[in-house]
Amino acid sequence: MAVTKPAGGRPARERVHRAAVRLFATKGFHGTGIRDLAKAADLSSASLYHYMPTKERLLADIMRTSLQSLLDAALGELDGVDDPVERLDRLVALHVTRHAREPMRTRVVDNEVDALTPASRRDVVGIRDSYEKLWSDTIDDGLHSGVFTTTRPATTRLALLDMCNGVARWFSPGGELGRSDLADHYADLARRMVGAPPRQPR
Amino acid sequence: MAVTKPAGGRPARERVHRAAVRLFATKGFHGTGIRDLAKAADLSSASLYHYMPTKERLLADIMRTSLQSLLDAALGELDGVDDPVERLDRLVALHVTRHAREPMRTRVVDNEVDALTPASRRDVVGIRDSYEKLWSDTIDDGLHSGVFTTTRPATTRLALLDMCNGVARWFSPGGELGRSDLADHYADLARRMVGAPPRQPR
DNA sequence: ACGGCCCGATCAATCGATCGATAGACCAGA
DNA sequence: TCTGGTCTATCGATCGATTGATCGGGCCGT
Repeated sequence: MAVTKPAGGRPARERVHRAAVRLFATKGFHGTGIRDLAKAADLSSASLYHYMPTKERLLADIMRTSLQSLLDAALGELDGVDDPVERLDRLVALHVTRHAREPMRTRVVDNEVDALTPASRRDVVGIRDSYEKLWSDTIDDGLHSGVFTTTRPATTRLALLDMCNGVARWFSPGGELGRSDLADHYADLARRMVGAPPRQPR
Repeated sequence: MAVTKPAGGRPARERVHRAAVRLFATKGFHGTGIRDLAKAADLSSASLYHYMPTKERLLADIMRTSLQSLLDAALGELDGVDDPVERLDRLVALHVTRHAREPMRTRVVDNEVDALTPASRRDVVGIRDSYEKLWSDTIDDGLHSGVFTTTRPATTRLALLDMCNGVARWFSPGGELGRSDLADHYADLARRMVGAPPRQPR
């Protein structure tokens, strides 16, 4: 009596979002039809439109909230932390952990930017730029204070971000490497790349 | 009299391939219609099929030949080179230079793998695996001979490849950084990541 | 009897792909 | 030099299927 239908257990709106993330990540935005989406969310394709104005807006919402939450988390993580090395450690750990915990969502954010309409794209890219500026500033700080040694900080930042983004492409939760070990290892790699001293020189 | 039509200058088959690479890279495989493709190649959508059996096979051909040429070039580059540090330098330089010279083609190879049919995918992934094995073997060699110091070589290899792949996402030929400077910088980064000594300790 | 959910049916548009046909280049035999 | 045949390249028209999206109406708890 509590449940009227053996639907999906979760509320429909959540099912739609989850299904969209999964399908957009695996088949791409243009490769996913609304009928695929409806089937995966256990709804009719008509009912789908009670939970989204448009397929493109659904994508934009997913990307926008996902990126905003990453930016918020990063701001919280860096709050009050001044040491550039510590800041870099935290940025890498947060970024890698997120990408490992939600590889699907991240893949959508990273790969489907140009499926957005110009208006949506402006919003999304704006948030992404704010986030990446945290990395730029951190690297610049480290250089100015002398703890980082790297020529071409702009290129190094891009290399760092690409390296960390890649995690979402191959990480599998069942693998031999846990999320926190992964984050540690990537923090080490990042320190090496910018020329910062290693964690435990022991 | 020499030219019967003011078509595209280049032979039609080449126009089709170039247009496909450009469109698949910017709008994605599923985001590109054969009418878009026909317009970009200055042909009718019917004539298109004189130069490709199928849209998917066109994609598969592009990816297969592109990857095969990268693998061949890498084998040539490594031929007779035993020192793991030198091998890593060459792998990184080749990879980065290619990604900078043909970012479109590379983006297609890196992003459209799951638009392929299972049969095509097997071929493509097979070549890619052979190529990546060159990286694995190089890293293992460096570890065994003691010139590399890195825990988790498998993860480090993935980080290296993701970092180098990223170049195709942002490199622009008109930028401040030339291709060979870029390759040098990435080789430095790679050495740092695996713990190899820097190039010119001066 | 009203409002939140939900659906079958269907829309116009576009999809990838195929059709028969045309125009020109090239060659063989008369 | 003409003629007929073959081959390649190209096209407009169109195929059935699928696309994203809409509409009117039904169910059900309140």
